[in-house]
Amino acid sequence: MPTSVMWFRRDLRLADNPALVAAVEAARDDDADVVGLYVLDDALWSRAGANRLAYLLDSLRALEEACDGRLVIRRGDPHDVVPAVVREAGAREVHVAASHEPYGRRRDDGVEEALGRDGAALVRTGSAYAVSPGRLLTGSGTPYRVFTPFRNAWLDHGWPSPARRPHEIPWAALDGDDLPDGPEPTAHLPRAGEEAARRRWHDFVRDGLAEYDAGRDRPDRAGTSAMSVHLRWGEIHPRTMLADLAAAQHDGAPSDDVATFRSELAWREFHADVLHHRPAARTRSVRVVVPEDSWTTGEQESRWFDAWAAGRTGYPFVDAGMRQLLATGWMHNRVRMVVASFLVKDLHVRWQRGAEHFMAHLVDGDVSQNQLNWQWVAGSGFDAAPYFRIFNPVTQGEKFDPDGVYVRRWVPELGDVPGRAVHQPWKLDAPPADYPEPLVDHAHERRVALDDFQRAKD
DNA sequence: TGCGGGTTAAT
DNA sequence: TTAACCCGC
Repeated sequence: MPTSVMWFRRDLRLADNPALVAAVEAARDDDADVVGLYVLDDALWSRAGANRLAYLLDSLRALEEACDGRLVIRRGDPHDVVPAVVREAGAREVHVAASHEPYGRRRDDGVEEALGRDGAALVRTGSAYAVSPGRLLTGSGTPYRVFTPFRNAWLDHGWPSPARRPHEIPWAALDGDDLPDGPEPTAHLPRAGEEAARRRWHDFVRDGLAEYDAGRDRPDRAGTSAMSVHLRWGEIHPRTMLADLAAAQHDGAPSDDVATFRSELAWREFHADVLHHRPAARTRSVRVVVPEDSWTTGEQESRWFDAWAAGRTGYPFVDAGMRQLLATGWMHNRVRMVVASFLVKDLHVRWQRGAEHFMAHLVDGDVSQNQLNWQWVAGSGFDAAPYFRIFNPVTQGEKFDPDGVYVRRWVPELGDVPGRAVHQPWKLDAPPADYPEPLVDHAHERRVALDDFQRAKD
């Protein structure tokens, strides 16, 4: 008789999580079976773009395999599905496998109530973060609002070492729904699953880590770890990565590069922590920094937004990024900052619209990371970039794509423009006829944005 | 992860 | 004259 349900939520991993492994071991000691459950939430299904869904399905297939083909997949609302599966299995407890969706606490609580009525307990088994969101508080007992003190507390706090995946998990079989046929992806997606995540991570630690500090800002090279998608779908745990970073440093990896990478993981945990304490930040600005009438409206908003989303703003670095997103479901971090700044500060469109577009297309799209990084760029977050820091799409391109390689890769109309001249096609003697003129004048819109910012302070 | 205006120092 | 650097918004 199965007595334990492993409810896999955002974190699909089986290995490395000490609490999850302990729960599996305990079930085995009790001579109990383990039901592995994944609820394919219809709400997610209807909103996500093709590439995102295709990746999720690939990741689920890999998980199914890791569960010896016994993963129970059910479609529907977790509030209904989880209690129903518990009843069928006759389970006493449900382990939420490293869930901890910081913005989903209330939803979990609803499931908890439903489980209580069915005589089963919900047990939080670990977290998808090295330090669970909500755990760290300032000396005065308030949540952290500033990144640097958060990171210091996070480093001081430390985290458990990864555990080893248990052998021979006694999976129980229950009927599940077949995985639906996903939409055809429009992009060449990264390989999904724990094995692929580990391989990518080890390649990066071996070949990329020592260049990380300088290389991560160069979209024309493969300088980032590209681990975001694996972290998002729980195919690797940040604790595993932190342990490997420490080992790499011990083996001689440059400490600056290791520190920078660790700091990026800390940003991820900071954003999850902020959203845990302020779930409203998912849709609302934490601080209002410009007056309500600053935003572009009506037909012009639609036209400008559509040009941005399609990668036809006439600013090559921006357009390259937006087209990379459409083509691959991913965009280089440096370029994400530049395109986001362009939408909010040059086109004066609310960050929420951009965040929604990103969530629909990014295979690594994660609500806490996406919404709060947008708020960081928009200057509306707690520890955000100052509003007057407005990215210049031309100089950013010239600085981080100095030879124009990245632009030419994603904007074929500019394929014949050599070198860095590609960042300002309007200055060419004969600009390519099929590439748009700049949608707006950056210098002008920058002044408009700064005036709006000033008005809010008056 | 900006920019403009100022200072400074090398030429 | 210029570029590197610093400062405040």
